[in-house]
Amino acid sequence: MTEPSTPLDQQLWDFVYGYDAAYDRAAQTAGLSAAQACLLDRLTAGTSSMGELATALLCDASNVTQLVARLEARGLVTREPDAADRRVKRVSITPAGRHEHRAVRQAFDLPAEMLDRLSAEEQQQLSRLLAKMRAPSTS
Amino acid sequence: MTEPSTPLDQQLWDFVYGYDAAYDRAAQTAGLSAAQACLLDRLTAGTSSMGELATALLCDASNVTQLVARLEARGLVTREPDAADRRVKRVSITPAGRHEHRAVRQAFDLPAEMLDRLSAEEQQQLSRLLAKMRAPSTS
DNA sequence: TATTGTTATACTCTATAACTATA
DNA sequence: TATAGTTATAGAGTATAACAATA
Repeated sequence: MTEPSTPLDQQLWDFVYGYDAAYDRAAQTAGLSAAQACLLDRLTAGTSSMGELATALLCDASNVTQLVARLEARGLVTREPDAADRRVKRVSITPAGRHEHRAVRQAFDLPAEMLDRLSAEEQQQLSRLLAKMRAPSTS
Repeated sequence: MTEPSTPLDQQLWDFVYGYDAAYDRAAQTAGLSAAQACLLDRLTAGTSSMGELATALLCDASNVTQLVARLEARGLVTREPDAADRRVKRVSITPAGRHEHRAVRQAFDLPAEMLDRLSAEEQQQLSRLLAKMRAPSTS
């Protein structure tokens, strides 16, 4: 595809741009960066090792060390050696961390606002289109 | 909306996450950060003042000064005082800058890949849904 | 010897506050 | 006095390379 830029391309760009900006603002209302909020979000499903976080966040392990260190200093996460393999650190979210995470969730109202503009049928349509775009070419 | 997270919410998140990551990678192939690539993209439509760039990029003017300084040092943009109002600086993209910008465009193949999985009719559907989500509530 | 995580370092992004030049 | 942009500074995100601890 060598075409410079179709209107639909631009629509996608604008959508992502707005979504990102809204998430940044939401995180800031809780005094968090977007990266910190993402990390907390990951931990709401359960504990992770540092390496698992690095994989999930698509970044280097040394970066996770710093992110976790800052969150730990604020009491939002804990970091404890794994009993089975003491090289591994288990990172968990604290009650205070869950509180901040909830604040971000509440402040991040853009997706809800957007989806409220669609009927139930349109939401199903959108879901189908997103799934199809996401599918591997050979599906 | 106090519901924790619907599947469609998650689909939107994943879509944006993948789009962002792909853009970062595309910019990196040209040795640029995402912010630098965005700035170059803005300039392809014509020159901008520093203030216009700050507005477009949703960031502080002092940030634009640094972004432009780095791009200028690499010969990708020029910065010249406006003839009419010498407080204003006009920033322009150079041929070398256009070359790097094209490289990013080519490397950023995710949108094209995704849209190729949709029929023309589905693309129209998607365009309509995006427009509707974007519209102000009173439209 | 291989793996997990940390430390040291460096660069970029970003904002705030103080400043310069121009209007 | 008000505006456009810069400079100084500081904190955060990010990666690479070297390292320590554990397996």
